[in-house]
Amino acid sequence: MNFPIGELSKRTGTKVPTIRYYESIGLLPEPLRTEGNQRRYDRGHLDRLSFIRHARSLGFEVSDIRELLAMTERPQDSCHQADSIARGHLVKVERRIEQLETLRHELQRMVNECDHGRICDCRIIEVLADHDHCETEHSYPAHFEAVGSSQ
Amino acid sequence: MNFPIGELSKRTGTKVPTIRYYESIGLLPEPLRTEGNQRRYDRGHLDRLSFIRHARSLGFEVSDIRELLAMTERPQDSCHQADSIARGHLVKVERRIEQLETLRHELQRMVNECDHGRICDCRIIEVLADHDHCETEHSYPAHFEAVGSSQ
DNA sequence: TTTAAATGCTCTAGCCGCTATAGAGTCAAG
DNA sequence: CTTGACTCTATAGCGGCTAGAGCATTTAAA
Repeated sequence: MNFPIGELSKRTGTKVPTIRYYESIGLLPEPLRTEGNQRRYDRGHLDRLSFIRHARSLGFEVSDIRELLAMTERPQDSCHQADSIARGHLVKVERRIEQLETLRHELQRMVNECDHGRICDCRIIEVLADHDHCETEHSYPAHFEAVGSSQ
Repeated sequence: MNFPIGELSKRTGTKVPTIRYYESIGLLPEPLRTEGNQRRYDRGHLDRLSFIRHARSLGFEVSDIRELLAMTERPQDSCHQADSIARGHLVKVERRIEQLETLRHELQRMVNECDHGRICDCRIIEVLADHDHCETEHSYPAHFEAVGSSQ
């Protein structure tokens, strides 16, 4: 019930530098230290880090997680806000999927049309050189971050 | 047929700092300069930048684009390599879609099960706190970068 | 021809969410 | 007491841009 960072790392599947990083950005509270200045964690840290990692693996951004964690500290409040964070994230994931479906479609077309000849006849190069060869827009969307990736 | 960076920016929908960035990483060749040290581009730059932007908008990484551009300089070579870059990218996009479908599924479940009551009863918070509430793994995949996002 | 606006220049730092290294110190088992 | 596994801080790097400061140049109107 009082373990070092390597142990917390193993139990949560989180790399040691990542744990220290979470502490540095205030996501994980500062643990107690030994006389020799080493961190010692308890159950609370383990639970909190599990929460963080799970939320990250579902693609939530750190800012969302920060809010979600703050909510767990006011358990009598309405969960309205948690709901809206989750819904907002779901919408982002759905939009991302749609965008990637479009990309897949264009890529499949490119790859299928390639005759495996020479570069100068290659459909892939040709399509890349001229957007008019595409069926869909897929182009330069406003900032669209990496929804749902992790580690 | 000899235009400044702002013009190239407008014609390709690329921000000025991005153009300079591409030059700095050797993706776009250094253009001629005026006596006052300003860049002046020509058709070749325009075509090359269009190619880059189009490939980026399809989610190709800069390293892929670098190779694809190098190929266009050896037009008699086999397009085998271009094909394999495109196929490899397609596979990444497909894997990414699958992963996001899994996330979507879990997020939908979370959101649907929320009764809009209090935090302490909230299904969203509960699920985040305990991975066992999930149907699927979706967890901590090895590095999975932002396939196909742009700007 | 002067002047002012628009555009350009370089350099540096920041974004996100980590990850990796260097060079030191600490801890627990034998 | 030694060994070896672990931990510490601090700093820099990843990708692919983006933003800003503080100047210089270009262009068009007055």
